[in-house]
Amino acid sequence: MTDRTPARSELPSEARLWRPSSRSTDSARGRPPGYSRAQIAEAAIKIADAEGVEALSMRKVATALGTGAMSLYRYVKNKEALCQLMVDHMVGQAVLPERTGEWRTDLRALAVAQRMTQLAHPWLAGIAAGRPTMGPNTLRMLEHGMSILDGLGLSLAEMLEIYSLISSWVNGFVREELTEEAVRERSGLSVQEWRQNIAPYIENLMSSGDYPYFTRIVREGIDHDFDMRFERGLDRIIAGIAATLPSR
Amino acid sequence: MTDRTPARSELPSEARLWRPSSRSTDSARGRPPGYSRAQIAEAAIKIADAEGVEALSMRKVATALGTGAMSLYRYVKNKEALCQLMVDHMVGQAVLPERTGEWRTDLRALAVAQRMTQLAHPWLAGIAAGRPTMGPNTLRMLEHGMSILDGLGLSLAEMLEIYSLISSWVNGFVREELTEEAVRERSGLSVQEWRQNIAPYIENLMSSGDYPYFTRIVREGIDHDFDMRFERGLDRIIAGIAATLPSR
DNA sequence: AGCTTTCGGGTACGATGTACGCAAGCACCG
DNA sequence: CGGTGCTTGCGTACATCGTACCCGAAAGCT
Repeated sequence: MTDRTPARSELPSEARLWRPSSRSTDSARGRPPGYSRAQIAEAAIKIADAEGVEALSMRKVATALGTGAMSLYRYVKNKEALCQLMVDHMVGQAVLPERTGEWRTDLRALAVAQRMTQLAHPWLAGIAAGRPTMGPNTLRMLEHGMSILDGLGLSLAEMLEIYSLISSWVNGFVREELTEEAVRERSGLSVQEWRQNIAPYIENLMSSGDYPYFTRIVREGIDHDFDMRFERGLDRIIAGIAATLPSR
Repeated sequence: MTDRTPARSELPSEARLWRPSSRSTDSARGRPPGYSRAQIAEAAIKIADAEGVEALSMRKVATALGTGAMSLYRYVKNKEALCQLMVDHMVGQAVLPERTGEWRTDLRALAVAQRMTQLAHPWLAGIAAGRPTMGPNTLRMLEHGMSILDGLGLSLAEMLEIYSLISSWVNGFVREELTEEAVRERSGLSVQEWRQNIAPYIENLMSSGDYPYFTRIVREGIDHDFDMRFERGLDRIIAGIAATLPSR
């Protein structure tokens, strides 16, 4: 009859989500969990890789693990939290490139690594948008980036600014890249067929005379070589960073 | 009994979607449509603005128009197409800044305008991702950007590269910005409460010793002034473009 | 052994996107 | 003017989704 306060004060979701164990308390009492959050994240990732994010559902993840849908809710608060788990798990897989000590080289390598991860798992970018995911692995990435920029005479705030300048651009770039790729896959057609399909529409636009640059782009057959565009974009951004660096 | 081919060959979805009229054929026969695609787009946009994208549903848009859910499918193939419509309608609203003739100024203005549009309609970025949306208004934006870069001694391909460099960065930047904002709204707490809420988790990370830069960032109280970061990022990117410009 | 605490997962509900089909409205041909 | 054939309007129906609720099973602790 004593009015005991609850055994543990409620932890905010952030803290709960990233606890090393999935157990809801620290005590070892009660039935032990049958799965780990890493297992769950992996199962979800496998599904997203194979069938796309839009096919990812709690039920599918559960049956992939050989359990019922509702069991997952012992490990994550909701689907949103599952997604955060997936993101951080992914970021954790990323192999951080070795540092050479030359900041340009190292920034390049970091950007390339970030792009590669996102290309290998096209759903990543879409899922990471809209959620902050301050998981341990995401932070590890930040630490790596910051350490590259250390010693260039920048303030901490400036270092952070530059790190996020690069990250933002990589994210934006890859998004464009994936979009281009997605539209072709979604249509289920080959590139050839797809081109053929929209040809009349393009013709129509061009002959309207309202889009002279677009017309030239199409006519001169400028195609999107994303690899090259990425390198050249990186060139420009790094040049910009160098230009605004305090003189040494 | 004659094996007539269908009156009109099936148009690819792109061409159908952007036809000026919503009618499914050019003929004036049959019952005239009761709505316009612009009307539908506006209704959908109003809902997304008021309740967020996740609350956007075909049924809601329909009842906002005073009609049944399935009627919408006479105007758009599916929800995906409705979203494309919304995006292009939005882009069409954007007021393109006047050109001054100084490319740096004009590029800046374009970037600022793009950011403002996305901030005013937070759902825009999320919806535009994953779909190419080559609507008339999107192309108008492209034309504007290209015209700014014309006459700097760049090839068409280079101009396009630079245009998309800026766009990509703006997209990436705004995404980060909106994410930060969204997490606070979603939690339903004030900034103060939210900070308090994750404090123990942050403490925990910092005391682990694994994240020295993160720790300094928190301790020095570096906050994200997005307006300033945007300006400074723009500085760096434009500096980078200038640095790789052919000497004049 | 019994008590306490935790996990497992079935059932059920409300919401969503949309396939299907039929009724209603309008233009044109006879 | 009345039919004919096209078009749009939209109710019904279904599969699928996230997840609230609940209770039985399983595992320490005393």
